[in-house]
Amino acid sequence: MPVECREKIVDEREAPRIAAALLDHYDTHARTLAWRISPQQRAAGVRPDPYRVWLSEVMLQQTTVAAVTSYFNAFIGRWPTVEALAAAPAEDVLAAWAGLGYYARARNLIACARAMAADHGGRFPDTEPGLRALPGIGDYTAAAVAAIAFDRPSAVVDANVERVTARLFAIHTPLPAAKSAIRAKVAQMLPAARPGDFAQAMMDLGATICTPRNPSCLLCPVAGWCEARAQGIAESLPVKPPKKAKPARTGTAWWIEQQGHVLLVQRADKGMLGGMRALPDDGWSASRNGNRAPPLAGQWTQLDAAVAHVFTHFSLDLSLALYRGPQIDKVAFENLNGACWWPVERIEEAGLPTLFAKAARIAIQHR
DNA sequence: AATCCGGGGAA
DNA sequence: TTCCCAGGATT
Repeated sequence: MPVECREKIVDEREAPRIAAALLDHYDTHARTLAWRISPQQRAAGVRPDPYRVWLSEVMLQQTTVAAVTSYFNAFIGRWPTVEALAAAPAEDVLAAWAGLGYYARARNLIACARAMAADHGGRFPDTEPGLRALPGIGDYTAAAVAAIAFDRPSAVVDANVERVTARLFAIHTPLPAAKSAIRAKVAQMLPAARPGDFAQAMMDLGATICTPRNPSCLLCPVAGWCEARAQGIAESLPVKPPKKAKPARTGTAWWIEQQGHVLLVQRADKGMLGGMRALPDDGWSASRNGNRAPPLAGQWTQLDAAVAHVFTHFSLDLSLALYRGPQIDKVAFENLNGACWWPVERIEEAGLPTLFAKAARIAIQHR
């Protein structure tokens, strides 16, 4: 018991020094990112645009900086304000999101922008609870926007912060059970001044130095405080639960083309690839294989080529079949649960998620 | 507390 | 291959 008391006192005294060292390092080593303002701007008192902060944070949920950057620039160029985004047709936003994944984020993005325009006069709430109540904004994003855009002293805990903090304090409790302990440590370190920069400094450290494998402890500005480094166990933390095996599923996508147009459908709002345009398929899902039953009678060419695709919780081997006739009455398929005939030469603009974009590419090669 | 939800970059 | 990423919603 005396040992625990002594450690706690040391932590409380050292926590502000850790934050100060982190901020010093951030001032000279911060990553240049499309959604960040420059150090000069920040020194001049410029605040980040909450819209840009929010948009980047939503895009960055479970998604790497490398994958997000081009999407962020495209969205900002096309919809410079939250009002512009709120006024955009949902199908345009979903198509612009195509390829980024986790499409519920795009649906929530639209709902959030419209709620903001309707209920908040186009202004973002400037508190963590106010932000937390909006669609698509959870604990992390509410804290991040509050800290970065509004200078609120909120504890921002993402996967980087979890890793950095678990190592700094040698927290052996496996995730996600360790989350509350990690949050408490972050709150302890949180500086009254520059909470947004502190959050970003922690995330930069996790992304560039305190990496999951082979961390660069020799370059770390807080290595002197790191209990995991002292024990030589940095790379083994944080402890994560074992991951489950992904079941393998098979399915078929149907390529039905007439007069240079291919039949696309709109998927149901809920579930996999929800709300997105897609090729018709045979009902494959995470829990079962497709039924291989064509959507209409006629002559089909089964391609040898298939699309191998890996989702979060299963892998899919998607085979392709091309419709060869007889001629269809195209009008009969229009207005059929979101079905439409899309010009094949403009397939890139359809906003197909990656699985179906790959399938379309192969079908076009073999048609 | 578990589960569902994409896709790609890096080692 | 395997790992993991500025997580949120639902059950």
